[in-house]
Amino acid sequence: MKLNPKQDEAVKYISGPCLVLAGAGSGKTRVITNKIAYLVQECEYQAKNIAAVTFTNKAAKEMRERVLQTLGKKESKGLWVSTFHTLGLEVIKKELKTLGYKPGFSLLDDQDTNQLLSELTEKELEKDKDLLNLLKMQIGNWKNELILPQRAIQEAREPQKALFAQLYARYQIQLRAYNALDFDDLIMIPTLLLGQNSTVRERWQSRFRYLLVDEYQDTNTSQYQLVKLLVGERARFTVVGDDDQSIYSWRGAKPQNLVLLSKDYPGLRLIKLEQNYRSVKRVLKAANILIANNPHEFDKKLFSELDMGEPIRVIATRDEEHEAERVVAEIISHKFMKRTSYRDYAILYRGNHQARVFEKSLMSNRIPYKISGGMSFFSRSEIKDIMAYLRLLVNQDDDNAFLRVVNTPRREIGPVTLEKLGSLANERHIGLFAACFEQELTHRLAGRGYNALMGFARWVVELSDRAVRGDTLEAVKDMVREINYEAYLYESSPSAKAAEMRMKNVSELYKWITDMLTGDADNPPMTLPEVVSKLTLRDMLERNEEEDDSDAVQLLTLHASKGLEYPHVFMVGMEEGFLPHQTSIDEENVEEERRLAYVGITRAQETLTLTYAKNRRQFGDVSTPELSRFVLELPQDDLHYEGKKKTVASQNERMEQGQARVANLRAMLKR
DNA sequence: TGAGCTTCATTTTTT
DNA sequence: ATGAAGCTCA
Repeated sequence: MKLNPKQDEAVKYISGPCLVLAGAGSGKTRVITNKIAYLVQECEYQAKNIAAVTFTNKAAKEMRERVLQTLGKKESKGLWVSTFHTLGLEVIKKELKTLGYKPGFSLLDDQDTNQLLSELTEKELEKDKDLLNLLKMQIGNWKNELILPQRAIQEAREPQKALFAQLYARYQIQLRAYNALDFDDLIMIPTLLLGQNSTVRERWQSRFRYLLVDEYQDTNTSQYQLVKLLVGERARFTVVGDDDQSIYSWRGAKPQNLVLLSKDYPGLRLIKLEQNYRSVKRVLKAANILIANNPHEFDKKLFSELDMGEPIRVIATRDEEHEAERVVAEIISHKFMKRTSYRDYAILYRGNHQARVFEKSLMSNRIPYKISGGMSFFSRSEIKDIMAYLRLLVNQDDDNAFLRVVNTPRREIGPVTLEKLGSLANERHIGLFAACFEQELTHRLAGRGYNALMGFARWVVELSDRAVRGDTLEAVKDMVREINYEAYLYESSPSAKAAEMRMKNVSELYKWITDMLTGDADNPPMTLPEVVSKLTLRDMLERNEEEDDSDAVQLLTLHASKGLEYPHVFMVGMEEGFLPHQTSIDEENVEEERRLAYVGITRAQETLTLTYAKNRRQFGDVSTPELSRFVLELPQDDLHYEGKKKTVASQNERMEQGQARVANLRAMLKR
């Protein structure tokens, strides 16, 4: 398919900074991939001097595949396509010396971070999960704003913030001691480094001579700065975004960065992609009218050359069970009449808990479905265990990993032994693992504990030596075998079946690890540290293609639906307090909720159905929610109401009628 | 260490 | 209502 004029302009404008405002379904990925191809084929850029950055691994993978399709393997060789975090990791890896980290540093995920923080606060916060989360969020915010502990301490006003700032300082020191980084560090540290060190900055600026960024409205301050520093004075870059699809401000995204960009780069070329290739005219009209209720920095109006499409249905149901049954019934009959597939249908909701009723209903009707979210593979305890072992092999300063692993499976190394080991490590300012080899330890520990601990420590040393020396695959293999993990799982799981499941996960992980260590035609073998960080970043890329050929109805949150499309979309729970979520109403942040609704609507290709329940059991008792204001904001002529219509509009009508009657009575009385 | 009890919340999530 | 997660007592 040929590019439309706007897309073509976006592809061919390469002489300066470029902002592409790409509406939903306007072919932004096409623009990015074609632009990369254009740079290589027509503009004498080498692929290795181009970087494309995304937020998720999924998006990076998709982009890489599409570039490969247009450019071919040879011409795209060396092209850098990754998430922000993987890019940051690359910078850190290459600048280790300057930064003063040791090779083989660990990456801590969210859970590890929590654990570390609760240790730092002497477990004071362990029970107070809210406070712990608040602390973690605050630290994350500081890092996203590129504020180091020192400045955080200076600027803290309220006592709580001052305390948090102190903890932030200690947290960063602890991370250093562990030779570890958290996810936010992967952005903050390279950004600060590039800002301070002009040699390093120039090195990276000449490595990446053209930069493309996807989903720009989701960038936070540190990511914005990172991009700015990477492109430097030359400012050869293209960023693609849509302020109307900014739905992540609650985790630090600054859609204002789109505006900031035109201030930072006065020569910025702004290109709007307004033709939508996804949705039917009516859906688009509804989306446009809805989002027009939000204030805008950039005016943008999507249009479509597809059919008008059917009216948007608004279905009232008795309660949430009826809602679920109704939606499922609609899917069944629609599929039967139109001969579609299950995968053509998506049910979108605001909160994960809403999925349950729909699952139940789908299940009892024996309809295959796929649900997004839930416990992720990598937060399962068996996976975390194995990952901790690997981390310890790679980085013996990682006390976090040490503690997780030292007595799992049981090695008779109890809290008393660890307590003593810990205090020795503290006195000497060394890690727990290093403390195992202190002479002093023999005096402090009883024979049994000491022997158990030494047995473990020596075992780790031996394995890690082998892994470093190049016998990595065998070392990992032996490790998994020697810890007898399977036996441990059967012992500690509530049922044999659960143990089996968990062992299956472990085998899966093990298979990935061996594949990555071995390499294949397209991928060179990786070192163990590389494997560990890749796995922590969930960046498995080409491997492990979970090709989804299953034909199933899709259940997902509105957030998770961004970037996806379905022929037939059901948005359920269209109620005040639910779609504009109550907390957002209270915090007067309805605009982001409206964008969320906008994202949902623009997922639909052909038909869109909105449902709501007139009674909803919530928190134990029954409430009678009102139809979402967003439905009332849609063009009413394009809606088709079904079920007993009890909208706010009709309530208003009734009220007006009532008032009129009262007025009449008054008038009569006067006479 | 574990079954059974109480308590508790109940938006969105990636890396 | 409901389910998860922590907690207690044996």
